[in-house]
Amino acid sequence: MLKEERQQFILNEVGIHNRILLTDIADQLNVSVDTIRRDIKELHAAKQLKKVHGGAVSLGFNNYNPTGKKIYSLEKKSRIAEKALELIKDGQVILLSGGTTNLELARMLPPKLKLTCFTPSLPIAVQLLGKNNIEVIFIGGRLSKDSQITVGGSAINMLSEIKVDICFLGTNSIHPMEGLTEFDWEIVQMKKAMIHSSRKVVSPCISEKIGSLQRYKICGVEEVDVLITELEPWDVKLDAFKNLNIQIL
Amino acid sequence: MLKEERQQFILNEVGIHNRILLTDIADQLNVSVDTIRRDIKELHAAKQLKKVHGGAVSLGFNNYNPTGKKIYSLEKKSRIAEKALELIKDGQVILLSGGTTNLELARMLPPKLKLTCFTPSLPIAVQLLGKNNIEVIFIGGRLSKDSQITVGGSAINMLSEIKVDICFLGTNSIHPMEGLTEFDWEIVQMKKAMIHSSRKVVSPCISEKIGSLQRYKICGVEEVDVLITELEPWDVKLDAFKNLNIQIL
DNA sequence: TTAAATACTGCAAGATTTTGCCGTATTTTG
DNA sequence: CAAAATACGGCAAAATCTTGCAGTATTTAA
Repeated sequence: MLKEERQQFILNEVGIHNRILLTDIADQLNVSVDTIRRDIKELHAAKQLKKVHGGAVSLGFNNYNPTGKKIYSLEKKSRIAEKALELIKDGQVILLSGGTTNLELARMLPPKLKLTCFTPSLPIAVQLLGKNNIEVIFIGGRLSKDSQITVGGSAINMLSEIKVDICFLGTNSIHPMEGLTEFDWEIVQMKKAMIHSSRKVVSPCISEKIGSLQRYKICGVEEVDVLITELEPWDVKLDAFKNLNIQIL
Repeated sequence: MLKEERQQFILNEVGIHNRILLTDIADQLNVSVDTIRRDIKELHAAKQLKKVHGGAVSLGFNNYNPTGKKIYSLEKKSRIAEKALELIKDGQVILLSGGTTNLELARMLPPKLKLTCFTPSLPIAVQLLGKNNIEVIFIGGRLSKDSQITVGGSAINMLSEIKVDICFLGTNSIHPMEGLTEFDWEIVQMKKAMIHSSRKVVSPCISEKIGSLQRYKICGVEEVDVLITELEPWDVKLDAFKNLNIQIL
């Protein structure tokens, strides 16, 4: 592997994750840590990233979600986000709902990808603001303190005026019979509106949430075009969905 | 976890909550309190926060900005924001434009003050989200990368539908004859709309910007009801404004 | 084409940093 | 004032960094 390639890879990883561990990279590329260390040293000198003890971080941008809430099941969500990335093509217009899985997706969007991205989520907007090739359009409205997305008539109104290629709908509960359900009524309204504004609905959902039920119904399973989970395709939990949609690992 | 990440996390927490407890952070990050103590010590030495018994607090002025841009003249802006606070009464509906002075104002809003607050600024929205008694309504639209506020037709449209008690209009240039001017055309449009949506227009403005001129005109001085600056009332720079408005130290 | 020069990579030894823990001061609180 | 919480300094283990060196690959030049 050429040095150039390696360094490109490193920059890419930093772009996606905002931080890397020396050992991780060395492991992934099957070279010694010394080599990576030297690469990082060079990239640091070239001001492409910031070298820190144990690895490197991206320049000038914050590594954390702005509101500092803890994210659970980050590994799984990261895997799901990775899969979700494959659905996005250059130049598309997408809609990201709230939720930490989508935040992870936002973080992982490659720096070179050109997109127009609608979102009602404050943390996601902050994250996307750091990506120069992404045009961010924020859905205005009243900010809900705990979900950190905008809700209410104004937001729904704004949603009614758009039509996007793909909507990534962070999902709290999905059930083979009952469809998507949600705890918060205002968010239900938002998600309904998002579905109406999208040609394709993708539902990233960690396994814990599959099969669960909550108070209010958003829509039936038939409205969802793609379900993304971290489970293997043959997992029993997915059987009930097999006659309906596309599923991905 | 990298030291860098940890420290970023700490700064984030301080930026949002204005204060942190040593034990809280240690708990959240699963490291010993000693480690956090050392981090805080370093950050204190780097003047990123103020170390206190049991934790840390943010410095007198705000340096939380998600994109890591530098803020100049913080002292002055802090003083101006303090003055601006006096104009706000419990239960009012206010509109905060972008800019670091307004960000500072947002940070200084007392936690018990009940307000409804409109803003097109992403950093301000993040800051306000941490205050439980403030209802935040975000003006949606396309996010401008460098100013970090929403702009464009959609945002202006949303502004046209509201009427607030006070608008705090972050000001780039104010001139006794030419009025308020701005460099960016899109922001001009936004500010015009904000003025129309407000019963009272307040212009917080550091002395460097008084008397300066930029490319596009927003409005005449007569549209501004209050000018807030850090200068003493008898300063020569203010003479030209004396027959027009209220001025505060 | 061949030989020399140069660049790249992995390894190892010693230096440095990071981190948790412990005992002892210091501060806070009732 | 006394108990509890917090701060501080030193210590040791683990991780990471630095540096020099040697073997291999790549480029340059004759």
